[in-house]
Amino acid sequence: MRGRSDYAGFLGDECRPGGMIGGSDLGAAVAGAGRETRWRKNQACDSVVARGAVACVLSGAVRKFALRPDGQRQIIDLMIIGDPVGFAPIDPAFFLEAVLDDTRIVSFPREEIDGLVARFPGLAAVIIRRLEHHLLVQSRITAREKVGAYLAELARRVAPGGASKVVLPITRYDIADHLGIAVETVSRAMTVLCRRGSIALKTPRDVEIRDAAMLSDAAR
Amino acid sequence: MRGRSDYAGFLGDECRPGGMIGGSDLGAAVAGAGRETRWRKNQACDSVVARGAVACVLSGAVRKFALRPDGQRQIIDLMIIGDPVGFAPIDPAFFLEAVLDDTRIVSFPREEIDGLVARFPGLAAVIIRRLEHHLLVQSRITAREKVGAYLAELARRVAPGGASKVVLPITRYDIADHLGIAVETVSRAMTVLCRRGSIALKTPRDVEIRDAAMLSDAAR
DNA sequence: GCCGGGCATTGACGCCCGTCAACGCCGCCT
DNA sequence: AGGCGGCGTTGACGGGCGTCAATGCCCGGC
Repeated sequence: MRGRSDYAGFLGDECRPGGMIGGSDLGAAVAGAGRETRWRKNQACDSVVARGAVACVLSGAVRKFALRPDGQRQIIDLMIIGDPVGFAPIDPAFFLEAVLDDTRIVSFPREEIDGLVARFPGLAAVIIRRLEHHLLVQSRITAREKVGAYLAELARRVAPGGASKVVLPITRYDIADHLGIAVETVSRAMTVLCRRGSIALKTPRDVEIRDAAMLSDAAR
Repeated sequence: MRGRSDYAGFLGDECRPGGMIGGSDLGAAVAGAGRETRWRKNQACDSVVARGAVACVLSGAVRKFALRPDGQRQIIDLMIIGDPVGFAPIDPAFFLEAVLDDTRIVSFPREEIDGLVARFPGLAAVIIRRLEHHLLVQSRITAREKVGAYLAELARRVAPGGASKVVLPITRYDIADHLGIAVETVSRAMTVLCRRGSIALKTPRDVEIRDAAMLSDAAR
């Protein structure tokens, strides 16, 4: 595809040269300050952000998703340690579920938001940047690029230093719904990335990043 | 495509039962309060939100976009009257351009943000909801659905009462880059929507909504 | 007037990916 | 042990859409 604009611009680093998209620093900062709850796998946890409360994932993972009229599930955001949850009043059409067992979430009532924003001025900006980045990944690129970008982002998240080992916290199905592609396509994409040497799979969940640059540019 | 979850849920009204996504009320409220600038077609106006300033579109239209490594342009957001611009510190990899002549933007310096948020508490939430909605439209649906959803949303914006006439403020190319599809696909989609009676085209820019329900469910 | 460029539409073609199907692996349960 | 359900992978097939190409319309400029 080509839009009318054939700019010669370049966006390095997954089109996201900005700061961190979420991060464990936020989690460490707010842990213990609010009310902590624990959830089991696939358990609905919408209540944690009911009435506009703020929350933050301490462990495990949380998916925010919508349901399409045809029953398809679209994952709007997949949040892991340190990621903010539902700063904006959650749209009633969105749902929250814990992805893993022992998912811990620390939440704050609506009244403390002002204080929170004061203490963490970039909170809304972080959420917005996450969404903008996801939008960029979602649109206009092939399935292989989406998977590559997701793995690269995940690796950057869990090991900012550049460690090459990543344990996927979620299933292929969650990745598929997150990226808006079919499960089989996710599987095939990872197979291709393996064959090219961008990544290596010890088990389906243990990913080793062998060539981050090639991974980020999985277009061809 | 089908994820593993075959929920029987239903999301009416374009999967967005929540409140307005931007709106002219915001523009009316803040007009005259800040510094107003005017821009010509395709003129870069990044400076208006430099260093994290807040801004709001008063007339015309503004596109926020990123450039992919291959030179492709991805429009992150298309803002018209009343839409907030760059509440989050704009990522340096994003660009702002006026889409039309006589695009007017009212902007506020960084120092006034706290006061603004106090006066308009939902500002960040509006931006986040816009992005979430766009994400929903972007992912997992066919090109025809994207175009249908975009037209329906636009109609709702410019004439909440349900008026059927919409004058597209932007070209097919902008729509294509916004929805992440090819220009030709946009054109074909609108042709099909015409043939089905969902819309009618007096000129390429003058769209008449003939069947909003059918338009919102352009899947098949 | 004529020309050039932006915009819009339509056709032909090929590929990516969604769908359907089958199979293997692993953990859990009775 | 045997069965079952969730997860992951691979193959075959078809359709949607990106790409290339050609055409027509409208507008602004010399």
